[in-house]
Amino acid sequence: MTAAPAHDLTEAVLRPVRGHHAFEACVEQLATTIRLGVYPLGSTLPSERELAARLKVSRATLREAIAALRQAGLVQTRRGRGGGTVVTLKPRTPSARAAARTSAERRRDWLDALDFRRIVEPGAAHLAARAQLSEAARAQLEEAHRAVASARKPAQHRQADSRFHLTLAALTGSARLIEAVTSVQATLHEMLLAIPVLEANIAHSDRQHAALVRAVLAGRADRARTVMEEHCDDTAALLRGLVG
Amino acid sequence: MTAAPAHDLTEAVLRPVRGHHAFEACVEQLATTIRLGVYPLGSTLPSERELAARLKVSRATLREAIAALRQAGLVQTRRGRGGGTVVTLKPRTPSARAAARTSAERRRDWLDALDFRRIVEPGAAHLAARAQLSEAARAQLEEAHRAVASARKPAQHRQADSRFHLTLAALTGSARLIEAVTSVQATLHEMLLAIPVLEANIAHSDRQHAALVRAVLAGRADRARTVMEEHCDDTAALLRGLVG
DNA sequence: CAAAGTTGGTCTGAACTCAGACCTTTCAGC
DNA sequence: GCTGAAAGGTCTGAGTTCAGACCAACTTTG
Repeated sequence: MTAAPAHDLTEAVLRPVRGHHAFEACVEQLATTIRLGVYPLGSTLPSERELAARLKVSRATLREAIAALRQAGLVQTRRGRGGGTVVTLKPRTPSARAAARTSAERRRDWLDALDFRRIVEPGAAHLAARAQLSEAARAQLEEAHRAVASARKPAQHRQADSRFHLTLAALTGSARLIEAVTSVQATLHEMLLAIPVLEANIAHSDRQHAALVRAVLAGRADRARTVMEEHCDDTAALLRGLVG
Repeated sequence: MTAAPAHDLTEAVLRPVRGHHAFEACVEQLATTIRLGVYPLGSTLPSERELAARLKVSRATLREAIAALRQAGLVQTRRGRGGGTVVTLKPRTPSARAAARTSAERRRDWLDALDFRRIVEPGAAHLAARAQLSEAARAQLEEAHRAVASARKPAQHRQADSRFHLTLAALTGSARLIEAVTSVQATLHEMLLAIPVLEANIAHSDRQHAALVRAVLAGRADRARTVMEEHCDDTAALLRGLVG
């Protein structure tokens, strides 16, 4: 009955209606897509016309974004039929870099991503395990797992790991969930580039992936969620010390 | 090692970089904020200059959005000191309306929202229960619960319910989580306007709210999550039948 | 080898968005 | 009553974004 606005809520709810300009958003999304390995080294992006339609952006704007990627060395472009924009970025080898130079706001966002991740990724695992997965879907998950388990170099492992998590989210078929996991993985990727990777961490992570795949394929939803929660917790513990 | 893009992933990941124009996005966000009861009937919105800053939008664009709201009868505007934009929308009484006239795409989005909700809201409950809640925060949650429990008319109950769920999310302090819950609640609100409300449903829902508040305040995270899951499941069962 | 088709490259005019300055109205406080 | 402050109302010029048409390069196919 109060005529006063719900004070603290308004602060939380009235968020920027959109982050940046369309051009910047395109650069960011495409760069993320490439860095997470959705388009691996050597693969060709969709044509400009199709990409523009997918991103709901004019071709002019999209082209500016691609030009920026080209300048940054992530892609190369060839004209003519059979041409297109090809990914040339070699996945960066993770290494200890200036994590100290991150702003306070960035740190808040990083910690926020860890909290959010612990909700959405276990949720995705739970949902995927409950779903009726087609044969193709099951194979896709196993393939993604195989890729991450067999990756040798840290940089490849990093990309394969992102793709594994994205694949799992994609299995749920939920657009919102996929977007949430993508956003979280992008931030995670950023953080992981700033720390040294230990063999032991990777081995541990791989065991969790394997358990996760088993649980999902067996339809054991609660088990899948628990495993993913532990997986998130372990990664988070590693990262929190860094940015804490 | 494959040079082909992760086919099904790209479909899922390359989403529109932003939904609509800034103007439309403002209208939508403000209308949602008002309809969900963050700004109740009779309350005054922040000044145009402040709102524009919050939404990261120019004042010109914001003013267009407000003009649209005014035209739609949601708000009224008075000039001069002490003036401002006041909410005039009386919360709509939920009623059975043309749920049949919804497009296939909209239905997909509705069902998606229900799935996503079952992940993020229980996650929010879990996180809130684990957090060290300040006295103010605890009081805020209890107040929001009291409001929803004591609401008499269905329309008021609907708004209070939204605010309760948003308040819980706000307690976690996670920007991404708050945004997720806001988005989900907005869609839910839309759906609930299309179905008749039963007294029994409301009573049942209120019991779940009470159990939820107890669990959160007691720091019983798993319990809080379970209760919220049941709450989401019950609402979803009600709605799924409708949108088939 | 020529034609057709697909792709990136370029240009244009309209619409949208922005930042900021300035005006007008209204109320609170002296 | 003045006066100042706070709010909405108005205007302008620059920057961004858009849709669409058209050009140029290159490959595939007949």
